[in-house]
Amino acid sequence: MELGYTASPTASRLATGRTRTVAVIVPELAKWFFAEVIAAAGRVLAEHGYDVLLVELSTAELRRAFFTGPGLRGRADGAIVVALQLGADEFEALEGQGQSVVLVGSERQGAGSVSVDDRAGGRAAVRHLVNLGHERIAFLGIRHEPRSTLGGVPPAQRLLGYRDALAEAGLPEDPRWVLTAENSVDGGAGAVAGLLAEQGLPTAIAAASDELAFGALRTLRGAGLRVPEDVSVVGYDNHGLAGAVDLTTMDHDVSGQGRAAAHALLAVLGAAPVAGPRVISPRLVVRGSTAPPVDRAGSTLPP
Amino acid sequence: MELGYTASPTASRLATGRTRTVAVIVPELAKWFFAEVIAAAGRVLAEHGYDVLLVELSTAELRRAFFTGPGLRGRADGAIVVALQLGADEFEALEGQGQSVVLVGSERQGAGSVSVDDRAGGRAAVRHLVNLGHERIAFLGIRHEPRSTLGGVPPAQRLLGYRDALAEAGLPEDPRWVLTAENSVDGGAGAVAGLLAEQGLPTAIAAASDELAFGALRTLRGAGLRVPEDVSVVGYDNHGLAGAVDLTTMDHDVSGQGRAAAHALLAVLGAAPVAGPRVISPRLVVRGSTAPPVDRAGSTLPP
DNA sequence: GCAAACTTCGCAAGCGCTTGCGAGATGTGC
DNA sequence: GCACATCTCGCAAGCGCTTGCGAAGTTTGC
Repeated sequence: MELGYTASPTASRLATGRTRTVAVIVPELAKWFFAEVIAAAGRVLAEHGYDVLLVELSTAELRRAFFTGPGLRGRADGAIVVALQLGADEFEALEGQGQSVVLVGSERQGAGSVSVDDRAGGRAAVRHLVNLGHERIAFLGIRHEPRSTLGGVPPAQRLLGYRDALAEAGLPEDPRWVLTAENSVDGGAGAVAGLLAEQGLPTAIAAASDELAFGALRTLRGAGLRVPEDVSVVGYDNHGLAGAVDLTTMDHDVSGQGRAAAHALLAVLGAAPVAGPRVISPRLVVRGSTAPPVDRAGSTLPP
Repeated sequence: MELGYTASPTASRLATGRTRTVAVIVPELAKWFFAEVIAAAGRVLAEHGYDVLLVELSTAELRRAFFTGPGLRGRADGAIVVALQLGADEFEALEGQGQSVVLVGSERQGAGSVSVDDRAGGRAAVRHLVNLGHERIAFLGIRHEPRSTLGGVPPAQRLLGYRDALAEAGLPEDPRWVLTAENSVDGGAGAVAGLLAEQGLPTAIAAASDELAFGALRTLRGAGLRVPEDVSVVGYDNHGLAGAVDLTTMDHDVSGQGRAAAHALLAVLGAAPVAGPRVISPRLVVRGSTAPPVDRAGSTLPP
């Protein structure tokens, strides 16, 4: 006999107090990075019989309401928090809602986490440019909008890496060549446009994200400049479309981050001890947007 | 007195039989289109107090298991099905699981739906090329992989639109210029590479998706061809990064589709009658990847 | 072969809500 | 002022599971 019987999840939840659901909390769903993390985490969770509940905290109001209100209470057993830099009160609120939490892109004592060594990543990206012989290298960083819910510290790490690489190479840092922009194509395009107009041209640009780099490429090409002949550009993320525009970039195994976070949370939910923070080392992916600098006369400078 | 009291959702679900949750079912989460639809629908649903449960049916096995097993029974009140072309059995299975369903990208008698007039869209894209004076226009369509869960009919509509536009302009259709590829950057790149190698060059390419178009651009530029001077390219989707590569494309209001689907489902859940299918008319977005053809001698042909 | 220990099984209580029903309270009409 | 209709409110039943407890059945040891 075949028994097509299935227990009612709701009744089971009531009786056990466990929902077999985990929430994935992101500041913004429709961005490549978040979609990728969610997809990767979701697959692992689904394999283990967990439902995934999507929570997008895209505005400050939503964020406040989420942490001060009932939030996840009774809806999920645990949460994967991606990219949000939680305040201590927020973190405690989440635990107060009965959630086990795992962080992606931030760390906190006593919580599982997976993050990236962005300082090393930034340094590797810039070192790649230095190794190619570049000496005038601009940095295009991420500026958080006031309304943003990211509250992001980590991109600052990439800037530190930039400085590390410069110092390492004995290159001076020119503050006018450290730009910031909203993390979007338009942000990157605008910042580089400003650079072209005012600061003269570096031979290379290190962007703190691929989206910024895409914008940089657009502006450079729109101005008739060739990449990499006139300007090299290196991004950060290894975005799904980085290959499409032949962008050299730093890969930080985004889906691996999602999978690792899911496994960490499953472990905690399975009453395993909290594993230490897991940190991922980014890896340089060389494509066609970087090359040795060419001086005005057209000759290649020595590395 | 402030009452921080909140009812237990689980108990409430058990008692009422309603979960205040809706599932969003997609074949693949980490693609721009799906992420965008989910985000837009999710916002509307969240505003109305619904939780969103993510279901990714990325393989044929998952798909079968989902529809033959318990699926959503007891987990959600309704489902938004994006892009999957459901068989009658699958649709009924979903209803048998107690779900109200709304379709995105397909239609079915008795169900709410939002879809796109892809034939008109395809025709508009190609007509744009025709109007610019192109006469040798290739079509780059989507081929579904055997393992795909899309089972997609709709992209075929875009091909019909291509034929419409050609016929309308009195242009012959050359079957060698109708290509298909997996819907990805690499797919598009590969197909166009084949085109360059074998069929000679059309003056324009109409792609059935922006991802395919991105691939086409990569191959063309990699081969030293200029876009739009040597070849015009028009995409389809108005992908978030289409602007970054200056791609002319068809916009079909992707987030609008998500919002409309959410509203339709909310209406049904609120016991409103099923609204008729909603169909969206795509809109041409002209950017820099299309221009009049230039003949070998460099002069512009008359339109 | 019988007492003690162990195993299996079924049953009832309870998880925290919703909801319908009846008791009590309030209001109306002649 | 009394009978009747109306309203409000509190209480208990029940949603469909899980789980612990006790009864029944089974095994072991001397």
